[in-house]
Amino acid sequence: MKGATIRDVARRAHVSHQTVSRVINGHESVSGETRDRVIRAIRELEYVPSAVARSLSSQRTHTLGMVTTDVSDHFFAEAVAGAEAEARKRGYFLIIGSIEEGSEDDERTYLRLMLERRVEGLIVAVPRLRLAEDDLLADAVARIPTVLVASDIELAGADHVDIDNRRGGYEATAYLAAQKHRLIATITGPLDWPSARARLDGYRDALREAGISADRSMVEPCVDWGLDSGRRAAERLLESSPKLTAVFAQSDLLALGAIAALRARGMRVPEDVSVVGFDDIPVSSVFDPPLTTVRQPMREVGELAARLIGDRTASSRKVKGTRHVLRAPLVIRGSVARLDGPARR
Amino acid sequence: MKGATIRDVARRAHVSHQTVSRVINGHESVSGETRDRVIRAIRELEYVPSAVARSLSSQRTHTLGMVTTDVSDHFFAEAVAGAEAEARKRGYFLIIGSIEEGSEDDERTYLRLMLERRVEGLIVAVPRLRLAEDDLLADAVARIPTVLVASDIELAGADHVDIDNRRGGYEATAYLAAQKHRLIATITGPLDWPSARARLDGYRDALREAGISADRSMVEPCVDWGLDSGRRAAERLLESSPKLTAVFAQSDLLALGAIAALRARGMRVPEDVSVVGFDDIPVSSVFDPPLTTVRQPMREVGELAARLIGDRTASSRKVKGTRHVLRAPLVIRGSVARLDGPARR
DNA sequence: GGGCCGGATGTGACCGGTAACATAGCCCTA
DNA sequence: TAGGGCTATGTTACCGGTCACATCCGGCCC
Repeated sequence: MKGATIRDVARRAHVSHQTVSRVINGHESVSGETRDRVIRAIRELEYVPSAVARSLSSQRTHTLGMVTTDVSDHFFAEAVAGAEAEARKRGYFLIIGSIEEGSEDDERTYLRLMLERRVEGLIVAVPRLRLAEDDLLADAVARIPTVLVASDIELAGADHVDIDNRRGGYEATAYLAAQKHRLIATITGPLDWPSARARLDGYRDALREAGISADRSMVEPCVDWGLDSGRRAAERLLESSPKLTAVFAQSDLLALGAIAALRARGMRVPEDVSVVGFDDIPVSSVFDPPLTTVRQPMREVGELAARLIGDRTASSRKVKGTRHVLRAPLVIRGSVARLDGPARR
Repeated sequence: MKGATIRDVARRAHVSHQTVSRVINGHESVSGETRDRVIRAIRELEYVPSAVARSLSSQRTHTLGMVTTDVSDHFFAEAVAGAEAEARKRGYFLIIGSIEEGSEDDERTYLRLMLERRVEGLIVAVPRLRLAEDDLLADAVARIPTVLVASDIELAGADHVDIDNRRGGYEATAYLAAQKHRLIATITGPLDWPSARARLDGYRDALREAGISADRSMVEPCVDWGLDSGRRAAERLLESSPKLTAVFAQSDLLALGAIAALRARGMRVPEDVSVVGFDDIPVSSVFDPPLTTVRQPMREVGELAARLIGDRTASSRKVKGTRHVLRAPLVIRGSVARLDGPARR
């Protein structure tokens, strides 16, 4: 029972293994009586066909590989969930490689292992990709459909999926400017993340458009996207620019951390300082005040990535790589106040 | 270049395929000169060994399967991350099957597909498992090491990993009682989740111990674990028990939703009503007030599950199933006030 | 100098499926 | 009644590795 093979079943049902194969795959022309006998034998032997053998023989694995930054990050988890759902809808399994911060050669290892496993498509969602000019990634692209998520690497032949960070950053900042804010600071994520740089660009775009001169001291970069970083960044900002009236934080956690720091200094949000975040994590809507933020559709990013791969495998190869950018819309809630007239706290 | 096989490499290096295999696997006794030639051939042909063929031949897949409730749920994502990290440390890949709410026969499908893929271990993290008495799961257990996460199904031969929900619920409630609260309500998750029932049991344990009679109207079950449910549950509770002074919510999101509802009614937290949550999601610590909650070590749950499987495959089979329960410690922050004397709002 | 030993390498079977082709029996038609 | 075309089924090779075993060869020992 443990290792029944197709030939064991065949023997038991007094047919050839090929007939068993036909029954399993619902193929044409097997007489009803034979089919019944085979099915009974399968059940009696508790036969489970081997996808491994099938893959070897058919040269199809029905597997997609996804390499991501740590999945415990909510947004990458969303992307994985989206990719998994879409993959399954198309009959694929997803194997994941989640990269811990700090380890050296992980992307290479994973990429290699996935190629060995003959994945039929590859989703690489590692913002701080270190293998830009690496031959391994180019090699992967040459072999199988590959989608780069949230990466600014230009790789001929690969598809790219990202959200429109620059526009998101622009809209957040422009909204603050439209509420008459002039002293608008920003707390950024780590600037080696392309998304952080793009959001910063959007912030600058909006300032320029509003005729506000960009002040270096109003930009406070962080080493990660977390709460504590937001808190500390806000403290530094208050130190250097005590008169600021608005903050655009590049993640909701940064924003919430900043709000905590502001409150610790006795400032009210949004009455004294307005805050806009980025992400729209679930708690943002019930926070007090409800956080105005830019929504990242990460699940859709994952879905789209998987869909692109599916389409590629289905159709002809060798399509040129395409770039897909998803809107990240501003969600207006209650953490921004209108600054009317020359009001000051 | 696309599909170079071990024999192609052998031909190019003027050796037998077996010698190539030896080089790849770092086996004994290959002369330095031969090894170099083989390695050069591998590089020239861009040969990537096929894990599929290797698996078929060696009867090892180095793959673990994990079936979970939707990974976009933060806590399951944590568990996946933990399992993945631990699996990789032991040289395994993780393939995941994330079940969408609502679909009918998904667990069965996934289980079956994973068996077909000859996973060497199975982690099932589906609280509302519908295939309790199902032969398929029993079948899986008979074939490969299986770990059930957060499930109350008793399955001979399978290992179980869970957090101590009952004790967590007890500690949360006992803490409220120790702060002199007597009218302690609870907002529960869906009661078809074993964890929800266990937390409720813990709540009742604590009430009994404190000599507080359990009042049915103080228990408000929800259909999910989300914010809105918490909000609505709190509204219902205030309707039926306007004098309550404390609420134990079975998830942080439920707690935050409840706090939002309380505030909407003009009540302060913790001055008028104390609230304890469960989970310790990242924002809980910066919430205003910082949420007192019970921390769920889900990442460790995932790690432990993977470790148990690794140990099983390494050692002998047929060990009896073990049950591992991880402590969920109470994290005291600022959302609970001491009720001294006959204070009333 | 014959025999033994161990390192280096090759040969062929096998893992468990699928695919292409072969074959056998049957009905139908010219 | 031979030949064509089906249907139902079997035969054999093949996918790309690993494994067990065979072989070859040089050195060493008695």
